[in-house]
Amino acid sequence: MAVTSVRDVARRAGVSVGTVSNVMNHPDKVAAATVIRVQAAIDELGFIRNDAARQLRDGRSKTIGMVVLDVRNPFFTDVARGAEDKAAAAGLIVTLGNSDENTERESTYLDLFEQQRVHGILISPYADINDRLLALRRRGIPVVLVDRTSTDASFSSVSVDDISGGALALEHLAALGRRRVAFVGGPMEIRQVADRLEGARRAAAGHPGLTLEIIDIAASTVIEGRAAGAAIVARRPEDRPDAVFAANDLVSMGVLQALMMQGAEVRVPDDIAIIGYDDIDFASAAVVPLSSIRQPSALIGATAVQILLEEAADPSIGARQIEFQPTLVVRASTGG
Amino acid sequence: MAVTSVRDVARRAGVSVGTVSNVMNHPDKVAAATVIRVQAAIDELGFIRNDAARQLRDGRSKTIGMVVLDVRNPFFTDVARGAEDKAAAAGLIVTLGNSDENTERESTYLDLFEQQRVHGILISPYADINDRLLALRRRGIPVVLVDRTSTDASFSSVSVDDISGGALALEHLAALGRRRVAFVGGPMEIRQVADRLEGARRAAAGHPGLTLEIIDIAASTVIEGRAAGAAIVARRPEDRPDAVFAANDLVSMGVLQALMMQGAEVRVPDDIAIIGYDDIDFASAAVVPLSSIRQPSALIGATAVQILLEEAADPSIGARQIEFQPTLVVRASTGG
DNA sequence: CTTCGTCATTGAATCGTTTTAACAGTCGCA
DNA sequence: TGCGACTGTTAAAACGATTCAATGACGAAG
Repeated sequence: MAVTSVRDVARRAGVSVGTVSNVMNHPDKVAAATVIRVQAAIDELGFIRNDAARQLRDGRSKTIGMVVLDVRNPFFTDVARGAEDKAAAAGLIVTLGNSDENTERESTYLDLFEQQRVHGILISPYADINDRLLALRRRGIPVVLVDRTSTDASFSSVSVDDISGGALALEHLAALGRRRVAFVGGPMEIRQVADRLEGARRAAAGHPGLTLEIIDIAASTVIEGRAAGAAIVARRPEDRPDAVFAANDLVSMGVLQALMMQGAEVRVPDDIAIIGYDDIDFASAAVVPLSSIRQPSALIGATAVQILLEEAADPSIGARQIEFQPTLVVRASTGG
Repeated sequence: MAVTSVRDVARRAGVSVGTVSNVMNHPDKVAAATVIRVQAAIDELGFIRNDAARQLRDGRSKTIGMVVLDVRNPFFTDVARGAEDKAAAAGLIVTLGNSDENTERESTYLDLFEQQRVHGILISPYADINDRLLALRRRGIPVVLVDRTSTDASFSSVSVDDISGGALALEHLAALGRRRVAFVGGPMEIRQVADRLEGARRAAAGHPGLTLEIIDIAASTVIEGRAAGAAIVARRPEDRPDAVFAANDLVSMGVLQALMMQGAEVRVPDDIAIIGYDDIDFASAAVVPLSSIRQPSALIGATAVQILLEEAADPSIGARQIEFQPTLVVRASTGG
């Protein structure tokens, strides 16, 4: 009743358990008539394979563990979706863990995945956990960094050139004639944020007379973005920047909302142009459609899984760094 | 090296495997000195329990499977978050599957969860899968419906009274003096959508002279909402509704965006008032903060897990229907 | 000095599946 | 007729943790 095992199926079909197993896994090795008989028994009994037993047998699970910084950010769900699809094609599933930029949660998920003997791990690390990840790999679990490069190239990674992306954004604003740019984002410990700023900095150096102000916020979220936007509005008009480069689209949406709430006093893009990062779906759907730096999110996820599978198949393969180039998407918020 | 089992730990610590297991699961049954010795061996070897083996032994996994209609909708991630927290307190984890309102995906996730012998299943069903769910329960897997009631009360459920919510929204609009209300939402096969409309209908019947127009859309998303909003703007002013009741906040955001894009021609709420449903975070952060019908999302998730655990502990407990009442949240989009 | 009880520990059985070596037929061919 | 090659099937041995009945050691009580 509650439990139906291969043994029950075997008895019903009048064969051995080995044959039942073969019917499910290597039907070519079994006589056609037997396949039919066993299949019938399976259906009649409503037999469902016990995944735990299968995993135990072959040592690893059919799951890929993925840890992201923020599930609320559509960019990460898009990456996850790309990974899911690619994994599904290989008969694997992806379980998603959300570190929420919290060291402890991050570590808990790694523990969990390790106990589950996952096929591999995709992670966008928050804390400095190189040692931990090395230990994982030593135990045979391949690790691929997502949206982040390995400092010492010891892990494979799939990322986007954030420095170049930051430069792209700033060059665009400069080309529009903007001279007082504010970068809104944080915390700076997050590599992506730091790199985007760094790219903007370098590009700014090439434009004499252009100033780059930094508005550091606690998290790159809509709420924090709104607060930063409100602070900008509160300034005297002549003290306001004429352009905002936000660390991601959640922030740019927040900033936009804050500026719009003031009615017509601050116009976007006339008074202040805004450009974000990630090009999430909501960005194009905003009241003033937002310019952004696009990252090929689904492709990032799919590529990461691809590399993971290759490393899982042949652990001797060396680490590879794949870096995509971001592209500029111009919309109304920068006068597109 | 790669594989460290209890056997290795036992040898290292000079005890039997049974004792190692006891140290981990019933430390009170083991002498203090032994605990320390075994613990040391565990640390030295970097031993990690094999979850598959544990599961195999006790028949069920420590996972709760959850299937939602749309992970993109913050309402569902909020519910999931509530479920996760409650589950974590009981030492369980929640894995999230996204049916995307697709019968096949829904079914695939149920297969998967069944193979994993999950502790239980939380589901917001899309297709009519009562039989399938009954089969699951017959095999000992408790099922709790989320945000949906069981037609024949055969399953426990945690939901919100959508009919009453729909009425709440319409009464609010009527009280504001609106007489030409448009309901934007779909598809009608989704129970939540149908119920919200039904509630609005019943309430409308109590207001002679009030008309309720139905704008049926293919999915309750931002994109569809924008299209519907654009269609409204395209009408002659005298043909436009003076209020929109959207099936959820994604739709209301889309409608709002479409109306705002027309510049000052259509004013919200002066010309058209808008009210949504779910009260997701983005709703209050919209350019014109959106009125909404609030559902206690995290509480829904937590309660569902609670019931699930009770049923898992004692399968003879009968099905219970928990229904929360929604509340009206008035903001600027209805002149709050 | 024996007996009983308590406490700590052990060894073996168990969960359900997959794999592998071995076995029994059957066929073709010399 | 006999031999090798092939098919289809089986039984048993894994995988790793947990549990449970059994065992041993050691005092306390009679």
